[in-house]
Amino acid sequence: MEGASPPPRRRVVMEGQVNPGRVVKMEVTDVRSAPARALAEALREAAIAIGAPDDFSPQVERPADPTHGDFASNAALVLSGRLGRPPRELAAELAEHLDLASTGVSDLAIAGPGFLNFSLSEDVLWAGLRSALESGADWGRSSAAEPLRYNVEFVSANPTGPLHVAHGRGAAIGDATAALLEWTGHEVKREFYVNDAGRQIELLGESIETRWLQARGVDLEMPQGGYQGEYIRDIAEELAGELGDARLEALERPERLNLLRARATDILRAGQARDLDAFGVHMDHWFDESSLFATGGVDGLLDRLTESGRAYRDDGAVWLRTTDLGDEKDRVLVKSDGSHTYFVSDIAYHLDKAERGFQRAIDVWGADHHGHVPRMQAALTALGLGEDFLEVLLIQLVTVMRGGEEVRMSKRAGQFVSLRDLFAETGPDVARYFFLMRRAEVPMAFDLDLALDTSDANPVYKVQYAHARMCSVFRRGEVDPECLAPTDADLAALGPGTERMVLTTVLRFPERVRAAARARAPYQICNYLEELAGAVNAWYHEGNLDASRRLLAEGPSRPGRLALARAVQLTLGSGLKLLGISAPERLEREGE
RNA sequence: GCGCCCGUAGCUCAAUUGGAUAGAGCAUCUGGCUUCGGACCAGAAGGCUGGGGGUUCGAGUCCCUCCGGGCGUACCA
Repeated sequence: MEGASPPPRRRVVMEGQVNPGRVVKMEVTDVRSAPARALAEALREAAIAIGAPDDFSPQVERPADPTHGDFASNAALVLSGRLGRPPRELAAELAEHLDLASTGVSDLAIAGPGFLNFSLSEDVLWAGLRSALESGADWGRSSAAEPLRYNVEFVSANPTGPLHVAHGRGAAIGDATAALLEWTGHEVKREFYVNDAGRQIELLGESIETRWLQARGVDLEMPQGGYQGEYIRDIAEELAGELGDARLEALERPERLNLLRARATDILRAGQARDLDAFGVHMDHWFDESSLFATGGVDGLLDRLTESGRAYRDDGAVWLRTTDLGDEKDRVLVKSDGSHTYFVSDIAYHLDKAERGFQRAIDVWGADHHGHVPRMQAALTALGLGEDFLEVLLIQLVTVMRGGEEVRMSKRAGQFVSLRDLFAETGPDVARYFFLMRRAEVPMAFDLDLALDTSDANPVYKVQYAHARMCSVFRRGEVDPECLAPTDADLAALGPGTERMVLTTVLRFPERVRAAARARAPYQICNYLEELAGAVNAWYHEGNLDASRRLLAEGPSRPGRLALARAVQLTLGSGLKLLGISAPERLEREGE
């Protein structure tokens, strides 16, 4: 940001530092990029020249405040402790000894308590922009130093009812986390674990049967813990119609329950699959818990645990010695009635993931399951999986708010708001974005009033509008955005103010994707897109004050501006795609 | 009781993982603008980062402690 920044700045003369003609797919603003690495090495040499120990390796960081430049180093601050001298004095000496030739950095300044701030030369920025344009739809993707095979398991709702809003949050975060890993060079499969065994499923069958009998005049109570939702009656009637009352009545009770349970499960999971599909989430694999029993996975696991002395029988149940692993009490694997707990299936399931060749498993769970995490970790490490094999993302609750009040009831579903009802109102784009824009570990209030607002007070539209504006510019100017080939002279005509801000923001996209992937934090992409959209809107509206600065205005800056607009379009489009949200080329105005 | 998560502007949230004067968006106030899509722009105001202590060049961030909120603490999942 030349001109705007108050700190004194020493101009450093540079010669032949870059070779702009041959740079392809180059990133320049990342702290791992070639300019940053060269800068770190130059800093090290300068530090040693002024008396730093040989093992001193200075860090190059990105300043939080963009007006501080493209890179910063705290070398003088760190050295001050080791050399016992004031940091600003050391910073000045470092600057004297620093050889910036061949680093791609053209300016440095000493600021604050002793930071060294650096600005990239324009040649390097132009090369970065050109590389973004050449990357096209791949802009934002990068390769991994160590590519891994990930299994991301999410939603995994019991097939006992429709998906509700909390599942939606898990679906959006799981799907976007998977995408982040893909975009950073990993191999990813999305998986849904179907708890189609165990007590909850039995209860489902009993609940259906109860509703069926009640509708035929039998005076009967719902079983303890039975499913109360209205959808149970609907399914009971659907099955009665399909199978026939007479046939159901003729069956022995266990057979009848089996039949009702199996058919109801099919209907409910098909409904879940349909909802996820409409929500834009596509699973690679639906894994049935029951298959673990069919293939003997659970029995094999129990044998292994018993032989190794980790499991034992007591009180008619089989227990796992989790106290050896730091748990406060041992946990039951097989109940005294012979049925299995979900704990044992879960262990077998995760071993199965490892056996299928996955190197990492990321599970997205509701935060109310957090107590289960240490036990699972302990059990898996005890069975020989690495401590970093399983990673659990805990998703906090969602409350839907309308007019300042919590929305509780849904006509059909019972005590919760169904995911389908929610995005029937907001559309899947808005619902997904809202679920993604908050950190997973914070309980979120889903503000329906804001979600239904189509102005750019609504962050989804703010980002989508900025994208649509760029598309609109190309349409109006009859410019093919894919055929832009700006020269250095074109780009040098870009202004130092807002345009430089937009440019450096765009160039940081790939590293922001990597940071979000490392943190398993899709919300960081939302923050980034809103930041970029804000900068873009400010840039765009400069044309309202000064017609010569419109994107399409004729003149020497036009090719550079259009190239920048193309990079913005690519970045916003890619970012939205990464989050699973559409990037419309035009948005209808209200009332049109 | 114990464990996990959270506490930042009036509200909803950031702060690039220990950096510089803690930033955005709503809402409020002031002043602009016949439009490449005005669904706009510029500016102002707003803070003891829940309280206290510690670690170091430097803490919203790490450690200890207290306060407040949520969740968990099953032979449920």
